[in-house]
Formats: sequence, structure tokens, C-alpha cells
Amino acid sequence: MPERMALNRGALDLDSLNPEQRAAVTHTEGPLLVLAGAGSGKTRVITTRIAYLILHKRVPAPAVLAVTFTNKAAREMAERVAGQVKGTEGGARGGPLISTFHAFGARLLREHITLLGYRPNFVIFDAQEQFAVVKSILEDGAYDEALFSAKSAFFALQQAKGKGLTAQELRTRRGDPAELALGAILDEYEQALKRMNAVDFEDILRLSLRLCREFPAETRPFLERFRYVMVDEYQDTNRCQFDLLKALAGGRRNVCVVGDDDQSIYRWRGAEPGNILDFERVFPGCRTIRLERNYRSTDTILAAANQVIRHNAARKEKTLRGHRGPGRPLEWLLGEDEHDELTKVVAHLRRTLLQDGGHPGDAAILYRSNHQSRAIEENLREEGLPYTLVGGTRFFDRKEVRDALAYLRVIAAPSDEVSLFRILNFPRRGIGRTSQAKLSEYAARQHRPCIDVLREASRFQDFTGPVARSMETFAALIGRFRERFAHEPLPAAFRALMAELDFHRAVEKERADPKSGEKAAGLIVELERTLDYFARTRPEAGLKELLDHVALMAMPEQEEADSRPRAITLSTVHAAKGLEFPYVYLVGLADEVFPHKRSLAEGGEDEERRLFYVAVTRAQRQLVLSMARQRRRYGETLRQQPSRFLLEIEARLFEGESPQGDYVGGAPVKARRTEEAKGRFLERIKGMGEGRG
DNA sequence: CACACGCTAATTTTT
DNA sequence: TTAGCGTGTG
Repeated sequence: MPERMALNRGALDLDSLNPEQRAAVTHTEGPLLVLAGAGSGKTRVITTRIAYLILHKRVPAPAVLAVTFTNKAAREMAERVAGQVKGTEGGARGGPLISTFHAFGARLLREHITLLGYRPNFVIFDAQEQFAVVKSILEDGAYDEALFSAKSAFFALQQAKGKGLTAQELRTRRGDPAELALGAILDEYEQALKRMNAVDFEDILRLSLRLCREFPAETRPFLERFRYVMVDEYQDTNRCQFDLLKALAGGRRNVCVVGDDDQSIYRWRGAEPGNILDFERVFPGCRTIRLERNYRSTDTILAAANQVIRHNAARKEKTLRGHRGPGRPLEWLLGEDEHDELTKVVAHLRRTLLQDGGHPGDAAILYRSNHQSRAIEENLREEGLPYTLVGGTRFFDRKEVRDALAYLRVIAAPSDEVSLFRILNFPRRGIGRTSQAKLSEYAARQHRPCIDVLREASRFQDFTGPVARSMETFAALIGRFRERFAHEPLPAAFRALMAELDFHRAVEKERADPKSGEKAAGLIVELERTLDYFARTRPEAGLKELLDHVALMAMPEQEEADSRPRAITLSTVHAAKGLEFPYVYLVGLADEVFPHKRSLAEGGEDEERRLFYVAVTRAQRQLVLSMARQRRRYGETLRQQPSRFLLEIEARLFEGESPQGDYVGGAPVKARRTEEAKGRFLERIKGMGEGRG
């Protein structure tokens, strides 16, 4: 908290930084590696460093580039930098570029993608669209079904692309049937995307890199604009991003990367924390600064975090040092079953907030896997406590929203045939599966885009009268709205489109349950309002920009009255990275749940441990850990053992019972009695809480 | 083309 | 257990 206040004063306040932080801020020339432990103020270091460059070093703000992984982080960083340079001369000249790797790449591609043989109007395919392509490849092609399900093929393909493997390499590398097939699938996949003038997320990075390498004359002016480059969450970069960073660094090598190998939790997605070690090799003479002073958590919480993470062998040795004193002990809650566990958690939470005068927004309940949120939600609803769920199905992933957006995508780029087939018969217009198959086959045979065939459908024998007419009407509609979107304001054209399609009614009719139909239609209204907001905040932007933003999830969020959440945060540990809360409840801590069984099977114990470390270090004041003695899974009842990570924490850090007891034959008698006593106590307290509302 | 039944799989997912 | 998907039927 004291850090925030210092920032808001506007002027640059180097005195309030600790020596390491200050060193990181003022080391501006040449490569710099900042190893920033959890809660060591790394965001502050980055933003202050940007401000320092602009205000003290007189670097023009647009010459500064900061790369983050999430739009949220980018937005936050931009806000904080703006606060620091606001009203100063340096801040008046246009800001630094703060962007995700992907948004940065997309920008480069928008400028120069024609150099790589794409047409200018390329579209970005997200995971769902990629999956649709893979699926259709498997359906059409003669692939051994035992080798790949659509899902596993999609997964393998993503992994391969993330590692930068080409179809060629896959086919020749090992020669085993799975890799051979995967190579062929990747080949077809890339052809399909190229044909549709589409790129996926990995392509954004790969093609950007190709542009930098193969067309230096064209890209250099843009790249050289950035004299100072910073990367946040550096441990999460994959190979391609690292290469891109090297290209960006150029000869100046004014690169500052900030990361923590202990918080690398996305290796399964292609992140290479080894890039941290490579940084010192690729940028020789680099300065390395460790930030180990933690400003977030109590010493007790930090001790627990340190004790656990110590068990990982391959890591850069770091020990978080706190300065807030021991604070409260950890607490261990043990439930008979999941419901019992959560009842105890919620009772504890209620009591704590009551005692401390805390706010529900100060607390978070964290868990390993998404499905665990359901039981928690039920419990909180029973108790009438407010909560917000982080993650889950996002707005832009909702079926109805995707359907509406698919129209926009086809209008912007009719070559996007994934979207085209998505909407061809929605709302219903009598172009069924058979007609669609005919269309796709015919277009392929003629080497013509589907939209052309649709436009002149009645000229081809393959389609019967009504179907052909329907196809032409559809093509005409797309053409008409192409015009309208070119000339009318985005929200107006969109509303006209929805009205003409009678989209609301189609969406409602699709659901059997009228309640859920109404809800679904409500999403479309929400989408309309989102477009209003987009048009208002970015008046110069057109359809293309809108779609890029949606694809990169960079949609500006709706104005929030209060940036501090008013409700208890429910989140997976992954999604909670970068967040902090006074009270953290880490639930479902049974072995094989966390660490997850499947992850263990794949040799991922260390990554699970890092995940646990991330979870523990979210807590500022109090950490409560919990588990259910038994759990129902797929109908059967399982006994559970405490997570192995809990056993790595000294018992003395806990108040009362600790997880180190004997659980094999049921709990020790003493533990059981304590639990009951505690339960009664909590019940009493709970009543008090309700009494006051 | 809509609905119903049966099979399968069940981690995490910044873009 | 359950949700989501694919296949088969009316």
C-alpha cells in the first residue's frame, strides 16, 4: 500500500525504493536481468523505470516499449506509468508503447503481412477456430483414428507450433507414426489457414519474427523506434518470443527483462523458463539484480512459501525476506467431505472478516482446477456471500456472442470459412449439412472461395432451387453489410445487422428453456453495448480493428465504478497469478488433486510445486489451507491424503492442527475433537455475522 | 432437420 | 457423476 501512495504523487520517487529496486530502475543502458521474487515490487520497478527513462533520461516516450503477457497487465502498467509522468513535459509527447507480445506482433503484421504472401485483410483464429480446422482435416483425411482424436491432435499441434517445429521437421525427426501423421496434419492445417488468409496466435509471433529477419529494410524503421525494451513475466516467454526479443533488442541491447523462475507455471504451454539462463548467454555482460525483499506477505506466509519451493532442485536460489513481522499463523481446516470442508472455510472467512472489519473483496478462495469452483459457489450462495468468479467461460467465448461476431468476421473477410460455415445456417435459412458439404466440395474443386460460389449458387447444378436462392440471399446480405460497415458507425451497422437477421429471436428460439433463451439474447444486447463503448473509446477504429481486439482479448473492459472487487474472488491458482489478497483460502489440498495426478504422471511435480508457491504467495495477511478427508469422484468415494506440499511446511507455522498428522486410518482422535469444537465455535460466530447483516 | 439416446472422458489456458 | 458430442431415428 505505501508504494501506491508514493506513485500517486506524480513525481518520480526514487527514495522510497530499496537499493536493489533503485539499481534496476537506474540501470538503463545495456542488458538487465531482474530476478524478482513474488511480491518484491516488480511492477513498480518496471513502471518507475519507464518513468525514469522519460523524465530523467529524456528519452522520448514513444521510444520505450514494454511487453507484458496479458492485456490486463498492460492496462495496469499503462495506468501506473501515466500516473507517474502525468502533467510533465515528458508525458505530453505521446506515451510509451505498452502491449502484449501478440498485440505487438499483430500490429507489425497489419503493416507488412503482404510481404509474406498473405492478403492484407488477414483474420486471427483463436483456439476454437483452430480446433474447427483440425477437426475438419481429420474428418476429411484418411488418418488413423486410433492415433489422434480431434482433441489430442489439436493439442499436439499446438505444442508443436509452440516449440517452433515445422511440418517438415515433424515428419523427418523420429519417423514414428504419430509424429508422421502430426506432420501431415500440420501441413494441411497451415495450408487451410493460408487459404483462408488466417493466422493463429503462434503465427502472429512466428510471422512477426520472419518479417524482422527476412525483411529488415521494411521493418527496421518500426523496430528502431524502440530504443528501450522491457519484458514482464519473462519466465513465461517461449522460444519464438525470445527470438523476437532478440530482434527487437537490435545492436543497442537496451533490454530489461523481469521474471521469476519460481513462478513459471506455463511450461505445459510452451513457456521456456530456460530463457532466463539463456538471457545471460545471449546478452553477455548483462547485469543481474535480485529482488528478494517481499512487501506483500507476513513472515509466516513467506516461510511457508520458501520451505516448499526449496524442494525444487533446478532453480535460481532465492529466499524471500519479509519485513512485516510474523503475523498470524497458518490455519488448517479439515472437512469430512467437500461440503463440510467448504462450510468450514466459509465460516472461517465470515468470522475473519467480522473480526478484522474486512471486506469480502479482501478475500480470495483459490483452487487447482476449475470444476472445484462449483461446490464453492453453491456454498457461498447458501451463505448469501457475494463472489466473483475469475475465468470460466468468457464473454467472447459464449456461443451466441461468437455467432454474432462470426457475421462480423465474414463481413470483414469472407475468406474466413470457419466463420462462414458457422453462420451459413444460423439463423436457419435452409442450408443444411448436405448443402454445406456440397458447397465446400464444389468450391475446393473449382479452386474458388466459398463466398463466390454462394453468390452465384443458382448457376451450378449441384444446388436445388430454394437452397440456391437462399445461398444467394445470404451472399447478398454479406455484400450489403460490407458496404454499410464501411460507411456507417460500427454500433449502428451492427444493430441493423442484428435486426435484419432477427438475431435476438433466433438466439432465444435455439434454447429449449425460455429463461436461458432470454439470458442468451441478453448477451447480444450486452455485445451491442460493448461495441458502443469500443466506438466511443476508439472512434478511429473500424471493423478490422474491432476484430483484432476481440481476438487478442484486448477489448476495453466496461467502465467499473469501483476497481476494488466488492466480492470474494474465486479463482484457479493459474488465473490468480499477479494478484494479491489480505486473506487467501487455498482449498482442495489433497494429494493428486494438488498436485494434480495427471501432471504428476507427466513428470510435472516441480511445476505443480511452483504453482503451489504462487498460490501461497498471493496472501498478504492470512493464509488458510483446507482439505476434505474424502471426496466423491465419478460416483465412488475416495479417501484423501494431504498434499505432499503441505508436508513440506513446518508444523510450527500452523495454529492448532497441522496437516502433518496421520490420515491413514482416519484422523487422530484429538484432531477430530478439535475440529468439532472449532466447528461449534464457528457456528456461533456465523450466527453473529448474520445478525448484523 | 430435430430430438433422443448412448458413449467417452474428466488440468492448468496470459494470446 | 455429469456434461458434451456423435450417431441414429422419426
